[in-house]
Amino acid sequence: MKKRFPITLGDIASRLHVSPVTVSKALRDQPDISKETTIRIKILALEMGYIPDYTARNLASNNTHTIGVVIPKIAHSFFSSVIEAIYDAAHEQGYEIILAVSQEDASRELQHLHTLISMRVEGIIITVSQQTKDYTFFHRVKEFDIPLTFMDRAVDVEGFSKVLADDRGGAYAATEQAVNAGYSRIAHFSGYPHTSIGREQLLGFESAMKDNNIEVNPEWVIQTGFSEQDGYDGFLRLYRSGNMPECIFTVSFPVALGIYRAVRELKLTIPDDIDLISFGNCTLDNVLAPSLTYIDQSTGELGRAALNLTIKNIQEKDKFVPQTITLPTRLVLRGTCLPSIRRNIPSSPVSIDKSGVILGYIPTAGSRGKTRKN
Amino acid sequence: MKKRFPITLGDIASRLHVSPVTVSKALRDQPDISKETTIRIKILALEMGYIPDYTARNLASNNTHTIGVVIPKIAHSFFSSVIEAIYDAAHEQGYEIILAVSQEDASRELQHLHTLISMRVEGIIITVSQQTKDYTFFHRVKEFDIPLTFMDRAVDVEGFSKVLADDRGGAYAATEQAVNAGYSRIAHFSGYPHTSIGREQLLGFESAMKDNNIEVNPEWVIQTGFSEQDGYDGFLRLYRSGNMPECIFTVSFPVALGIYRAVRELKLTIPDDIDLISFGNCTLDNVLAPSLTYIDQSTGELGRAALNLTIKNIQEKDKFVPQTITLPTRLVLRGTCLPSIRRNIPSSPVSIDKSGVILGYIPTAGSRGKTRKN
DNA sequence: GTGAAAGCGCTAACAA
DNA sequence: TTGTTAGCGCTTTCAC
Repeated sequence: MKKRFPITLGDIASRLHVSPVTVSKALRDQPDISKETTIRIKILALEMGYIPDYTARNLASNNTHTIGVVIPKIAHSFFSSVIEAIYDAAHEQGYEIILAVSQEDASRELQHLHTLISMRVEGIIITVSQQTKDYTFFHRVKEFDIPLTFMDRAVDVEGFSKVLADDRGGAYAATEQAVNAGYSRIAHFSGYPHTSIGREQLLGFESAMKDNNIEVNPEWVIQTGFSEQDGYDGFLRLYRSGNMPECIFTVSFPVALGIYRAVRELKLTIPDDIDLISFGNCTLDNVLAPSLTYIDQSTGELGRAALNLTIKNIQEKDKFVPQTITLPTRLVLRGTCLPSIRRNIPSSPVSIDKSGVILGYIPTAGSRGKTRKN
Repeated sequence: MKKRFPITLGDIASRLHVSPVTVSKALRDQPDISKETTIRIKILALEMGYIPDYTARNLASNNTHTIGVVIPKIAHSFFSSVIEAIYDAAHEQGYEIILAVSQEDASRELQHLHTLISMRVEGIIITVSQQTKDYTFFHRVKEFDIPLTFMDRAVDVEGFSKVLADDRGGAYAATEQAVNAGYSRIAHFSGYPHTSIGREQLLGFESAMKDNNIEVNPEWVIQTGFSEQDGYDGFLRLYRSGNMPECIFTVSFPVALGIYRAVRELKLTIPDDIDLISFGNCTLDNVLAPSLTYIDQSTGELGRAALNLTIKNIQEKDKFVPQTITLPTRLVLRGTCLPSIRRNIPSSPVSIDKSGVILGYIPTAGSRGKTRKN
C-alpha cells in the first residue's frame, strides 16, 4: 500500500465522516469541538502521519509566527552567540526564526529585508551592516506593520525599538581601569567612526580621559576596523612610529587578539612593554597569556532582549511606543591592565562594577572554585 | 493619503485595467506577456511598493525554494562557519535557508524536523544531535519526498545522501605526523564512542599506530567529549596518573585548547613536556604559543557540498541515488608536533598532503607573504 | 458541537 | 498576447 503524502485535513475528515473544519478545529484544540471527537481526530491524524501545511495555514490565518533576523555575519563569536540566544528565546515563545546574513553588504541586506517581508514575518530584528547608509527602507517595513528592532549597532532613525550595548559606559569603565592601573599614556584602537559603536566608545574614552585630567593624544586614537587584522596592522604601525603608549584600549576583542599576535612577533611582552584592555567578549579566557582584562557585554542578554522586545511590539502593536534598551556592561579583570600591586595574582579573575567596587571572585570554568596561589 | 498595505496583484491589475494573472506573469518575466506591458506593470508595481506574498505564492505554486538546516549548535566556531558557507551558497543558488538549532537535544531535533516539513522546505540538511538514536523519522521525511542530507556526523541509515569529513583519514594523518615527529608514546583524546566522529577517528588512530608497529596503550585512549573542558579535565587526570605520553592527538580543537590551558596552569611547556596535534579547525592561528599543528577540515567545503548535493537531489528527484561525499582533510603544520630539527621554524606554516609531501608555504594572514626568519 | 460557504493571494492550465 | 476558471490547504464566519 502506498500512502499518498502529504495527508490533508480533508483526508482525515472523510475517513471520520466529519468536515475538514471540524478536524482543523480539533487539531488546534478549539473548545467548540467535543472532547471525544477531538481525541478521535487527533489519534487518526497521528496514525495517518498528518503534518499541517503552514504555507496554507499562514495564508488563511494571516499570521506566520515567524520573526526575521538580519545580521552581518555568522562565523563570528559575537554574532553566533547572540543568534543562539535569539533562537533559544524564540523557541520558548513558540516563534520561528528566519535568519538572513548580509555579509556586511548593504544591498544584500536590503534584499533580505524584502524577502522577509515577502515571507510575511511578524517582526524583524536587525543588526545593520557597516555599509548601511540609507534608512528609507526601514520605514517601508513599518508601513507593512512589521515591528522592527535594531540590535547592537545603533542607527540614527526615530520611531523604532533598539537594544544596544552600553558602548559609551563600557568604554568609560575600560579607560578608567587603565587610569586606575596607573597609566596616563593610553591609546584607543577605535572602530570606524561611521559606526555607532566606534563613535560611542570614542566618546566614552574621551570623557573618561577628561574626567581624569589626561590629555588625549590624537596620534593614539587609531581608527581601525573591528577585526584581528586591523589590530595587528594598527599595532605594527604604532610600533614603527616610535611613539608608544603604555596601554591600549581596543574597540573589540579581535582587535586585541591581533595585538597579541603582533606583540608576540615583535618579541615584546604584555603587560610590560604594552598593556591591554578590550571591549567585547573574550572567547579565550585562560588561553591567552596573559589573559585579557575586558569589558563584557552579555551576548545572551542582547539577543534575548531583542527578541522579547520584538515579540512585545508584535503583540501590542496598537500601543507601540519605540523603546531603547541599553544593556549594562561588566568589567572583567584578568591578567592585563592591573595596578602593579595586583600583577602577581592574574589568574584569579575578579568582577568589578562600574563604580569600581569588587563584586567578588568569579571562578573560571575549570578552576572549580579552588583558590589557586602562584 | 494612507496607503493600504500590503498591495496585492489585484490592486496593480485594476489600476492598469488588466487581469491579475497578467500582472503575476509579468512580474515573473513570463515570456508570454509583451515587453511593453511587462514594463508598465513592473514600473507601477515598484511605484506602489508591491512586495509579493510568498505564503500565497508557495501555496499556489507548490514550492518554496527553501531548504531546512538542522544543527546542534550555533555558537561554536565549527558550526557557525559551516552555516555561513551554507547561507552563502544558498544565496547564490536562489534558495532560502530555514535554520533550526537542536541544542544537542533529540526531541527538539524531531520537533524541528516536523516544523520544517510543515513549512514545506524542499530539502533538509542535518547534523544530528549527539543524543539521536531513533532514525525512523528520517524515513518519514523521505515519504514527504523531501531529500535529506546528513552532514558531518554520519548516521547508520541507508538511502540518504551524506557529506562527511574524512575523520578516519585525518586521524591517520595526525597520528602518522606524531610518529614522524619521533614519538611512540602517543595518546588519543577521542570523542564519545557513540558518535561516528569519535569512532572513526579512533579507527584512524589505531590503524596508523598499527601500521607503524606501535602498541596502543589503552590508558592513553581517553574517551572524553569534544569541549575545551573535556580537554582540560582529561589532561589533569592524565597528568595526575603519573604516566604521561610524549604527544597527544586530540579529537577536536577545543579539546586541544583545554590542554593548552591545563598545561599553562601546571607550568609545563608545549612541546617539550607534552606535544600536541589536533583534529579540527584551529581558529586561533598565531595567537596560541606555540601555534598548534592540526588537521584542517574545510568547514566551507562541508557546508557548500551539503547544500549543493541537496539542491541536486531536489532538482533531480526522480533519479535520486544516495551518495556519500567524503571531504579530504589537510595537515597544517605549525609549531607543535614537529620533528625536532624543524622545531626552530615554527612560525612559517607549511601544508603537507597525506603522503607527507610538502605542498608549499601558506602565508599566514598578516604575514603578507614575507618570509620571516627567527 | 458541527459544518457550509467564502476566501486568503497567488499560480497553473487552458481558452480566447 | 491576454484572460478565465479553478484551486492550492487551510481558517474564519456564521448558520444550524
